[in-house]
Amino acid sequence: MAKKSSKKEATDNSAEVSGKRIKSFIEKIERLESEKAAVAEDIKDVYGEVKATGFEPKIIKEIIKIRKQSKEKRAEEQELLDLYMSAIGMDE
Amino acid sequence: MAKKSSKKEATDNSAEVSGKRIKSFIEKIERLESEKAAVAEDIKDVYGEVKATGFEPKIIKEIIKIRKQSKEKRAEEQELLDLYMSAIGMDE
Amino acid sequence: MAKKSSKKEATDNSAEVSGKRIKSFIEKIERLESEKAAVAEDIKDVYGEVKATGFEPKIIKEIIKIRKQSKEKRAEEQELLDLYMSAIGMDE
Amino acid sequence: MAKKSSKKEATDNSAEVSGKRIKSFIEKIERLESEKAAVAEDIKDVYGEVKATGFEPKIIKEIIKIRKQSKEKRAEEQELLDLYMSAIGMDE
DNA sequence: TGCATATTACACACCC
DNA sequence: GGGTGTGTAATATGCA
Repeated sequence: MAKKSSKKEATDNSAEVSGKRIKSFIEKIERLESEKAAVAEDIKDVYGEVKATGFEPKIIKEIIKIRKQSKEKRAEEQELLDLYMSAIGMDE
Repeated sequence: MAKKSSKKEATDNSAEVSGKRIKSFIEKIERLESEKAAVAEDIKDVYGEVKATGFEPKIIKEIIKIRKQSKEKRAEEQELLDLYMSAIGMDE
Repeated sequence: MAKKSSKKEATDNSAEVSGKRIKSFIEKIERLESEKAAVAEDIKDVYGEVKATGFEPKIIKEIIKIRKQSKEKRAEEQELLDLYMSAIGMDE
Repeated sequence: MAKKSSKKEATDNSAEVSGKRIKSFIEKIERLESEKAAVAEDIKDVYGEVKATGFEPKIIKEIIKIRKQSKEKRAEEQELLDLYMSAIGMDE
């Protein structure tokens, strides 16, 4: 079969294009997910070092949690302030 | 059929008993879940009032969030302290 | 300072009143939210009992889900029925 | 007080060293966690693109899940195969 | 192996 | 009414 009908060809092409885009998205996400997994692995390793050095990972984890909360709390307070400002028309 | 074999009867009974317990658990949970839904509804209603009174629900929500965070942060700090105390053997 | 300007006083009052209403709303919502949390806790406890009794919480959960769907389905069908009835003037 | 007792000094130093190490661990972990969060963000963005292109993120997600499972399955099978091979002395 | 926690998926509510 | 964001439920993982 040397030549497909133009209609058929068009369909094939768009399907093929869609397929390629999907494939590309999937591969991109998979790449990112393996990056993420690698970083998670690194974190685990550091906790391993922590333990090996004689510190309690639990405590380190707790400290990190609190530090994170502090940051989040500050961010929330800023957001509240922004809301107030915008509520009284002072946001621009 | 006036009499079942004792073995069969025993099986029936235990199945029946299990069934009743399961049913009882299910009904209890369903009751609690409708309570929960009712409370959630009440909360929504209050936000409705808030809006009707001319306040911004968003801001109220944000304030509540911050207050909650403060409480949680304090709890976390206490936990960290407990961890420290236990780490140096002063937890009893 | 024996006397405030009436304008100033009015402003203070309305701000104060607003503040009180907001505070009241916030406390009401917080009360409801802790009720909700308490009920959620109760539900968790029941699932704990379920497990302790030797049943699988996952299955109980599934059953409850299905029952809920059935109930919703029946309610929808009833609603549809009511609509039909009213459409042919048989709703009173 | 011109001079600390040597014992006290030693304690100070080790505490200081410990403190530095802990701080270093904490900062390292925090750095890694923000990297992780950044990658997670990137993934979310790609799903945003997927949606914007007209594909269903849910389906893409499903495909990725299946591919992951397949990969894991293949890895397991390979591992099993290696085990067999080694059991019959064909692993070198 | 059971529990606690962290992550992920889902559903509902709000806004445009 | 559709898209977005938030909050909640389910799941997976790591630890004791």
